[in-house]
Amino acid sequence: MFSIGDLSRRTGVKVPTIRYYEQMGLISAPERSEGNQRRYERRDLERLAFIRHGRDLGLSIEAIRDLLELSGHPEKPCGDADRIAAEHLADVKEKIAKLKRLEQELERIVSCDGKHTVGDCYVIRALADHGLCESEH
Amino acid sequence: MFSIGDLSRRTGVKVPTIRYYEQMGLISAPERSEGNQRRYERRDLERLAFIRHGRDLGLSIEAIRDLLELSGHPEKPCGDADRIAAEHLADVKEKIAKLKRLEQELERIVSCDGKHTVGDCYVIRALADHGLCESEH
DNA sequence: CCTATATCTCCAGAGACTATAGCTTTTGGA
DNA sequence: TCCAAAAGCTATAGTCTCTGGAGATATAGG
Repeated sequence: MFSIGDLSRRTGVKVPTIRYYEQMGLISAPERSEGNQRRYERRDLERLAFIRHGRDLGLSIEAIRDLLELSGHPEKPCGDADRIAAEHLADVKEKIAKLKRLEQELERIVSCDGKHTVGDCYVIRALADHGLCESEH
Repeated sequence: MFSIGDLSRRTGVKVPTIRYYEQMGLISAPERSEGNQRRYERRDLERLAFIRHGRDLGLSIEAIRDLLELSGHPEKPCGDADRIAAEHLADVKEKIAKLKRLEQELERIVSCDGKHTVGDCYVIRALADHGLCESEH
């Protein structure tokens, strides 16, 4: 049995966020102690870790809800999981593409040697001048 | 002189968002026409493009505010601008790494033959099990 | 000059939290 | 065993970064 604080420490999800997820129906209301405090079990911990992972990866609460729903029915064929996954895959690919473009720009920007001034700083110029970008955004 | 709509079209920032930035003090309140409509100049356009870039690159409003402040003092050394960009770069690299792992997992699922069930589905397992992750998150 | 489009202000909502206030419960040490 | 500190409770409000709608006014093109 974990308190909400234990759960928080073990998953890295803040206490109010855990309560928020409960309210949103992402995790079910756990048992309570005599004194009305939440008492979680191992599977709650796993579920929350799952959610945390998804969020870290930028999945929306809704996407995670879908995946959780699927994971709750391990006997079903995974066609639905496939569909949901396919939908998210497109998203993820797009995100990666954007981030890579960004990475390139930042790499170029960061390569400055610190010896010059803001006046000729590439960060500032790169942000100010669309013409310096290699890609569309 | 540009109207707010011109500015929006030229920078790709939506009209309400421009007004929001004004409210937040990221851009200063422009002159108004006889009829109280905002009238912008070239330098407003440049500043907004700068902001747009920063946001596209995932910088927080605060980071952008810092960079704008820096860009207003071109005589200063650019170490701070570099630092802001470098910090952000580390973030971006990490996100890319995570998303690539997710992409692989999703690819695997999508390419599945429909013959297995959610029970042995890798997306679900990957999200559920921290042990399958290559990195800390 | 008239109409369609653009703009204005103000306000509400979305999404995902985060914080505060004012309690009650648990826990660890003397 | 007792008690203070830490942790938890509910309820509500606020944050951040926009986004959208209503209803009124301004501007531009034919």
